[in-house]
Amino acid sequence: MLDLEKYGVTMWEKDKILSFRQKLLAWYDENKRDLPWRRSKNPYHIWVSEIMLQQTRVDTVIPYYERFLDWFPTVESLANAPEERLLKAWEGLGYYSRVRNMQTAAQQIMSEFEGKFPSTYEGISSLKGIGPYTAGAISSIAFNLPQPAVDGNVMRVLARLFEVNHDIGNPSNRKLFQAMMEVLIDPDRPGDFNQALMDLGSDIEAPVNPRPEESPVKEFSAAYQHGTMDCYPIKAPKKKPIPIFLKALVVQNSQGQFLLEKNESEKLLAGFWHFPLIEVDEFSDQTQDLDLFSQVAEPILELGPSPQESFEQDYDLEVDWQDLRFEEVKHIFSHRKWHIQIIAGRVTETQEYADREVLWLSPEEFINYPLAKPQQKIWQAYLKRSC
DNA sequence: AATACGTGGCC
DNA sequence: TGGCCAAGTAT
Repeated sequence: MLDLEKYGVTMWEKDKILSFRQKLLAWYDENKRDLPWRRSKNPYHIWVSEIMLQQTRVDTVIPYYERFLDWFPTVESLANAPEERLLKAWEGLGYYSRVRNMQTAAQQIMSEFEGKFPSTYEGISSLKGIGPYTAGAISSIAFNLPQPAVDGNVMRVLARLFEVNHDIGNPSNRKLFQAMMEVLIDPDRPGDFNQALMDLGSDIEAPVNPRPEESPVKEFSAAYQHGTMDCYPIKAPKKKPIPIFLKALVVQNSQGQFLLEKNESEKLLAGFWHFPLIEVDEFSDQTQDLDLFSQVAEPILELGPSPQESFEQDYDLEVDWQDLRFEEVKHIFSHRKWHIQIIAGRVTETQEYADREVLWLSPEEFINYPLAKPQQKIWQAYLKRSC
């Protein structure tokens, strides 16, 4: 067992712990939110909700949750779902490896657990995409096992209760909060205890504009008692997303279909369809002019092939590039900020062969394919200029 | 241990 | 607007 004192945390006496549990659960019984997944004890439902809720707001999740269970009502249906359908179910939610990992886990359940959701912490933890938080949440909520579920809410609430002087953003400090929860958790109602702390942390003890005087456990809170609520939790600022500059090629053929390409990378937006993208060092009005009028301009410097030229080579196409300017599309990921310039054109000649997975799609067909946000923004910006 | 991985809402 | 934040996990 981790020594809390070494982290400067003094745990409460047994009586205070019992009294805290009572106070918190009484508050939860009166104030818990009525959420779709709280009406079910089906571990599959709990699992879906917990994965969706990772780094994602409740209001965002609710419609996705309902539709997901409609499309994939059982573990088996999820295990057998085609990739396009899987990504379409998650389109717009973000962190798409979540749903890929879920399918892998569903296949694990079919092959290693005879199609029945594992009912032990060990078994649950063995599933792809389930880390310590989610394993604790499913164990406690669906199986009534006394396992802590330490998420950002719980760490924030605990940091204020005990004036924890450790960065909650540092993953290595999670074990401290885990150890505290192992002592605090109510073994009779572990699922409710975990959820009560999360509910408290997401509203009354929110990271911004908290209302600490409304907390049912303010008498237990060292930070509240000492007037140091503003100091907790400790959290280092995040790094700024790195700017990336891209040209998006929006190219249509004589039948009004547009060229889309599948992202075969296993990293950012894996498996999604997108307009062909070419990364450039940066934008400048000068390079933009050279791009648009490369036929007539006489560049002073020897530049490499233009994005248009590279594109025509890579995709075996000949394109009549249009002299149109579009609004720059911006999209911020957690770690990158994309700046996208749109270049439009019409193909004059196409080859059968292309060394990529590409598709010519009419706009009406777009909805049948998973398209992430940046591509939707590109399409909107393209339409705006074309109208 | 530090970084990659989405998106939308709020101020 | 830019920065912060949200029921984390994999590598």
